[in-house]
Amino acid sequence: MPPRIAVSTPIETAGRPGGLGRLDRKLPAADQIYRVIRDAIISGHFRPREAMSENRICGMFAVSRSPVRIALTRLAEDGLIDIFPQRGSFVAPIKLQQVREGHFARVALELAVLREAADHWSKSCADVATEAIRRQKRFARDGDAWRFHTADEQFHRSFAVCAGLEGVWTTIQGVKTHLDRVRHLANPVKGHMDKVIAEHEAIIAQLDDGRPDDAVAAMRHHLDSLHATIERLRPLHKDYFVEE
Amino acid sequence: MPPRIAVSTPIETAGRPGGLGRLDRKLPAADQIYRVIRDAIISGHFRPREAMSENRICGMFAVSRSPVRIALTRLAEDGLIDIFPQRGSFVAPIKLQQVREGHFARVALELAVLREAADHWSKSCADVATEAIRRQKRFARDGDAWRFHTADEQFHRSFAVCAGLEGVWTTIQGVKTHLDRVRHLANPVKGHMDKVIAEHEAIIAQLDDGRPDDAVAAMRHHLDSLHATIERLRPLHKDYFVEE
DNA sequence: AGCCGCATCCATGCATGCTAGTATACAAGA
DNA sequence: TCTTGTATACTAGCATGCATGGATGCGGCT
Repeated sequence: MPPRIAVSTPIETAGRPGGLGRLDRKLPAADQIYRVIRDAIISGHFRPREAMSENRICGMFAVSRSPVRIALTRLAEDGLIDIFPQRGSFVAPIKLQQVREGHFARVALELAVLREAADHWSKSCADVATEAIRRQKRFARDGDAWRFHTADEQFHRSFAVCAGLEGVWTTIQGVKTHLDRVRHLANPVKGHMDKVIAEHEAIIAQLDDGRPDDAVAAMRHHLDSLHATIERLRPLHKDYFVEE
Repeated sequence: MPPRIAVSTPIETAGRPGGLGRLDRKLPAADQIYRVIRDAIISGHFRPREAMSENRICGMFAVSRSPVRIALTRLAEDGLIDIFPQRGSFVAPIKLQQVREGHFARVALELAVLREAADHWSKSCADVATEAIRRQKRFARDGDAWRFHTADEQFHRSFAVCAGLEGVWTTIQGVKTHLDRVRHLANPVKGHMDKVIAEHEAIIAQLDDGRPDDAVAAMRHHLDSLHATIERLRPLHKDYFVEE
C-alpha cells in the first residue's frame, strides 16, 4: 500500500488537453485537476494572463473549490499560475528569467545524467530510446504536437532511467516547465520536429558507438539549438512574456 | 502588488523550529505552516514515521484543516510526508535512493553555478560569501546547529546570486532536502562544522585568486566529503532509513 | 467635467460538516 | 486457543458557508 504520490507524471494520464471534463472519481480529484491544468497551460490551451478563478475551474470539472484550491496552490508553486489574494488567479506570463535559468539547470542536469547513462548503456536502454524516437516520427507525420512532446519526454527520460536516476528526471521536468511553454509556441513551425528527431538520433548513434563525450556534445548541441529556437520565437509572441 | 509566492525561502521566516504555535495572521497560514513543518522535519524535530494527522497539526497552530491540508499536500510533493488516504499522514522515512539522486543533482547544479559565478566574481560577491562564513563560525562556536545550517545555505546561495541565477538556487534547495535531513543527524558530530568552514574558505580562496577550475574542484571535494559524512552516519540511525 | 464616497460584486482564505474507507479493540463462536 | 464478526474511533477527501478585502460602477458633490 504505497503512499499517495502526485508528483510523478504518468505520461498518458491526462492525455491531450481538451477533455477537461471527466475525472476518475476513484482517484484524488486534486491530483487530476493539477495535471490536466498543468498540461493545458504548457500546451498553450490556457493562455498567459487568462483568468483562472477557483469558481471557473470548479465549473470545468464539476467539483467544489477544495480540490481546486489544492491544485491551484501547487500550480502557483510551479510558477504556472499567479495568485493575487482577494483579486484573482491568472495564468502566469512566461518569465524570461525563469526560461533562462530553466535552460541552465536543464543542461547541467541532462548532461550529467547522460554521462552517467553512457556508463550503463545497454541494448535495453537503446531500445527504450529508439522506441521513443519511433513514436516521435509517427506524431511528427501526423502533426500531433502534444503527443510529439510526450514522446520527446520519454526519450529524454530514458537516459535517467538507464542511469538509475529516475528521480532526477522529475527534477528535470520541473526545471524545464517554462521552456516547454515556449516550445509549444514553436512546435508548429515547419521542420522543427524533424530537426529534433535528427538530433535525437545523433545522440543515440554516439552512445551505440561507445563515445560518451561525443554523445554529451551532441546533447549539448541539441539543448542549445532548442534554446535558440525559443529565442528566435520570442518576438512573435511578445505579449506572452515578461522580463522577470 | 506581486503575486503571492510561497516557494522561496525567506531564511529567517520560521526561525528555529520549536515555536510552532504562533502564526502571523496577516500572512497566508498555509505558507507559514508549510515552512515551519518543513524546517521541523529537516531539523529532526519531527522524526521519521511520526504521525502527522491533519487534526494534530490543527491543534499545533490553532487553525482549521483547510490551510493544514494545503501545507501537507505540498510537503508530500517534497517527499517529506507520506499521505495514506483514509489512514493517515506520516513523516516520510529517509529514502536512500532520494538521498543519492539528490546528491547527484546537487553536485551537477552547484558546480555549474559555481563555474558561472567564477565568471562574475567580484568583491561584493566575496563579501556576501565571507559574511556567511563569519556567521557559520559564530554559530559553530555556540553549537547552534540550525543557525549553522541557515548560514551554510546563505553561503551556497551566494554563488547563485552572484551568477544571476537565483532561481537555480531554489531548485538546488529542493534537491538537497533529503540530504539536509541526514545532515542534521550529523551536525552535532564534533569537528564536522569546523571541517565545513575550512572547505568553504578554500573555495573562496580559489575564487579570489582567479582559479575557477580549482574552485570547482574544491567545491566538488566539499560536496563529496559531505556525502561521505552522510554515508558514515547512516548505520547509526538505521530505523530512519529505507532503501527506496 | 472631474472627483469623491458608497454599495455591490467577486475574489481568495479559512472554518466546518459530511462521507467513505481503514485500523483496532473486543466479544461471540468454533 | 484461535478465528471471526462487529462496533467504534479516526483518517483523509470533498462540499459548503462565512469572513475579509480589492475592483467596479454609479450617484452626488464640487
